[in-house]
Amino acid sequence: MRPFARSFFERPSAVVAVELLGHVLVSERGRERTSGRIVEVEAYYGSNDPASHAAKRRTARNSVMFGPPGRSYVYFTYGSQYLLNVVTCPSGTPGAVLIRALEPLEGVAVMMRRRGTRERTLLASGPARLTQALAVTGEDNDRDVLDGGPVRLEADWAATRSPVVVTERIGIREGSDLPLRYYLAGNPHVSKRVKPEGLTVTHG
DNA sequence: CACTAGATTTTCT
DNA sequence: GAAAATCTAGTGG
Repeated sequence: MRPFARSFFERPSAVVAVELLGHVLVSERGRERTSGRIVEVEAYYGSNDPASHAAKRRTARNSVMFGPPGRSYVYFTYGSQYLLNVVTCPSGTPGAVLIRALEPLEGVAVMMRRRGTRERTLLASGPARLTQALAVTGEDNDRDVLDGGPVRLEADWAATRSPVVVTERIGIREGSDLPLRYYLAGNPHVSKRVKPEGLTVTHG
């Protein structure tokens, strides 16, 4: 299977977000390997995106978003939760894609133990749930996710993809009118359905 | 099923 | 000092 090129991530966040759906996120912790198919994402930008951490100035926390694409941006929020992003856009231009939900593939038993539930659809159907299921923490911030590290993306170009649903982003105050959340239509592992399903688009 | 509140820490004002 | 790209447990219908 052809791996991801760095240039895949060097594009606008919304493009990378949509095209990332269907590919696989892998975590290796010692002998424990867990993985899941990406079924839900959100795109974030810079100064033109008030909901983004990079909306204002460059700080210690958000500086990863300004750096080279294809790296991880893991941050801590709400007192106890880590959220995982992949950096997008050319170096110098801030951007990231938040991984919001996975369909569990490998290491389901390990995920169940880490998450404390046996319900498959509760293992990784949310940005903080999936980091818990894959044991992703602040230690994984600012790491290459294309080059064989313990947390990495593996391309699956052959994955059959459902149509993509586009909605506004979740859990934000400003910029909530922007249609920058994408998920695979009808997938039970998506974090939250929307009442009238948003606009659906297809891509190849 | 819908809604509420608490957890708990980092960042920015 | 307040808010935050969230989740869980609890209450009540």
